[in-house]
Amino acid sequence: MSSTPRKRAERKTPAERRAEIAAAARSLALGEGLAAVTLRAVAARAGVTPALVAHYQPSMDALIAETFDAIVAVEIEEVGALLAERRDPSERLSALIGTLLDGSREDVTVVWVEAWALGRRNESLAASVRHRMDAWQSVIVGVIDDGVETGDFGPVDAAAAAWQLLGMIDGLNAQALVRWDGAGERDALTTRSVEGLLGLRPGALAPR
Amino acid sequence: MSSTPRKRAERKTPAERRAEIAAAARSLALGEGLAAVTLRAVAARAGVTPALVAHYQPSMDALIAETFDAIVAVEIEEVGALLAERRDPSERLSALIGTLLDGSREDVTVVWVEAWALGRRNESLAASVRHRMDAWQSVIVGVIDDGVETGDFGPVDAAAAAWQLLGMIDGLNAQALVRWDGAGERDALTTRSVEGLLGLRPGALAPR
DNA sequence: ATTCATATTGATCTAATGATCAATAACTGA
DNA sequence: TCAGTTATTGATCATTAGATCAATATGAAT
Repeated sequence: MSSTPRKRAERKTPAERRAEIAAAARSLALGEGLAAVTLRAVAARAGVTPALVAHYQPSMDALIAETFDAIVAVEIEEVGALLAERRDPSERLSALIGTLLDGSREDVTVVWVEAWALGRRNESLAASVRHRMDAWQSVIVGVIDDGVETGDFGPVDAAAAAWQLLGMIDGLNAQALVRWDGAGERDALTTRSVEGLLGLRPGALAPR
Repeated sequence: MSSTPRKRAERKTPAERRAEIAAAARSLALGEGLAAVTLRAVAARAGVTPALVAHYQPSMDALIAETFDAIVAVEIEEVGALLAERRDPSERLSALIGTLLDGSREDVTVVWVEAWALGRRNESLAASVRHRMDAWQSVIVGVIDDGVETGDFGPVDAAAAAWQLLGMIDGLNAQALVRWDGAGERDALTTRSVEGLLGLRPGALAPR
């Protein structure tokens, strides 16, 4: 271990520095997992002293919660944008399933799984997790409700169905984290399952 | 904190002591989570010295992996016994879904979630997780294959469908850990989803 | 009884963690 | 130019973690 000799960090606006520290924490979480977001690791990545990181945060628990929150906020925003491009309910639902299961967000999945675990010992994080799960569920409710109104989907309880779909997707992604093998037909099989869930005839959710 | 004055622990057979330590670790994991399985915590619960725990284990990583393994082995065994009582494929599948989603194994679910997270930093644990996921999948394959042969289920790829069902259930249970609210109709909705997954007509999986 | 193997322990080490605080230095406004 | 505010730091604590090892004591074998 050789520690690079450190110059005194340039003095910056609190807002700027705050943002840099937050960015360092996010980058660490996405690269190494939430458990790697420690006082010293964040400080090193941000190029400042541990004491400075502490100066900007009431506690590490809070920084970890904030980091989770920010990462998931971006995730939701991205998928939301994707959905906004489409009108047809079935297409939107297919797009949702497809993008969430395509494996391109493994780093975020790790963050989710670690948040579920760490949330049991970090109340701030647990609150953020609940909050962002609700946010995700709302997005899905929007898609399902839409289809129910147009009659494309059966007359299901959108709220309950959304929780169901969210749970299914989360589980499949967590599974893929550990056993990428068994994850071959996840998209197609999830589509079939959702057809059952929403009372659609087999094949109704066009895989396009 | 007052530490109870400790007598020297009775000298026991290695096998006996090993078993006691393993039991202490299991009890801790089920009660407080895998992260609570530390050298000192296990020693305290087993009524021995940390050094003795270390004496019986090459490393804590190994003990944690072993603990996870044992807990899940019991889980699989219990559900396996439940399945052995039934013959009809649909009934077996319903029983499987029902028992795994009834919330009576929240302690084991916590262990699973923590194992997914900790497995990223504990290779022994990761191996156990993969191993036990495979075991679970095998159990489910058994149920599905059965139904496919009798013609009760459609001609699906049992292996892939089993992974799918396992992922769905795991996700729903993890979700219930954090948001018990949204978990109202999980059994019924999962049943509908599985009907879609296996190419059954709605209602084919009798909820009895 | 004596010997011997080893279960069990106390003491201790090292490496992380989060946190605190007085001291320093850079910017800002007068 | 000077004073005041505060961003930034080095040093240091208190905890907690896993791990090691010489010393002790207990049971079994001779």
